[in-house]
Amino acid sequence: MIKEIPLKQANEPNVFLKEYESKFKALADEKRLQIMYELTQRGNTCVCDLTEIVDMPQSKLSYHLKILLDAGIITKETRGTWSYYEINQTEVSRILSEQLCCIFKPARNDGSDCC
Amino acid sequence: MIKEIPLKQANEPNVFLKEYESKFKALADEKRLQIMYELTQRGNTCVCDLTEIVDMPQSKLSYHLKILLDAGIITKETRGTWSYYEINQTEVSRILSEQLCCIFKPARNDGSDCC
DNA sequence: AGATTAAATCAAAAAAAATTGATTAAATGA
DNA sequence: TCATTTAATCAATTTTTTTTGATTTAATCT
Repeated sequence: MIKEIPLKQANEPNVFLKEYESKFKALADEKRLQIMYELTQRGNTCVCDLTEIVDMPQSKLSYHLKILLDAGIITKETRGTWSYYEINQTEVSRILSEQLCCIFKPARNDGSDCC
Repeated sequence: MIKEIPLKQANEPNVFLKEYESKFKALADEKRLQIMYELTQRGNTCVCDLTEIVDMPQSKLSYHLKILLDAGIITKETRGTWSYYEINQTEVSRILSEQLCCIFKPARNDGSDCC
């Protein structure tokens, strides 16, 4: 029963952990990853187009978009009756490795490819 | 209804997505992140010690360890009646950003700090 | 104003994941 | 051999998440 690190200290990072839990929860769904992929490929996209692209009923898509939005992984902009969603490149980069850039990060504008 | 990218092509990366879904699912739990944190800090650790460290009933810990193991995020080594678990640094680096290294990646042996 | 469209919200049902306590399997030691 | 220890597994329950279809809200258009 060797414990070099005191229990108290070890329990401290729980604040961080709770925050990351919600980020990873948002990422932990194939449909949401697909939405992220499409937003990455297409850039700023209207919900009305996205329902067809990901082939999902409107209320279901809305539910998943909200989860990604609340986690800060995507951003939303409303124009009139339309809502446009975009990937939050900054947040994605904060969480994910370089190796995942081809799938979930927009292509670089300098023409270089990262994987 | 603008769709520059054909639907067929857009649906192709679903194979990748399903794989990442299970990785992120494994990460999407505060208790599992805590287990990962402790394994990162302590290195190779026996389950018998871990139950005290993370303050969890044995069967519960075993359940969460299995999820992390199946996702390839940790590795297991059995010696006699004991099981020792260790963080899989390679896999963690494959998924997570450099910024998350302090929490979920072992400290570098060259003494440099990454965040 | 009245009709139409886009998208969020709601409540109920279904599905998936986590917890619990007990049991099992395998290795160790007296 | 028999008792003990470690850790995985199991089945039942609880909790959480997702899905579904209907409703609501708000903006636009005639």
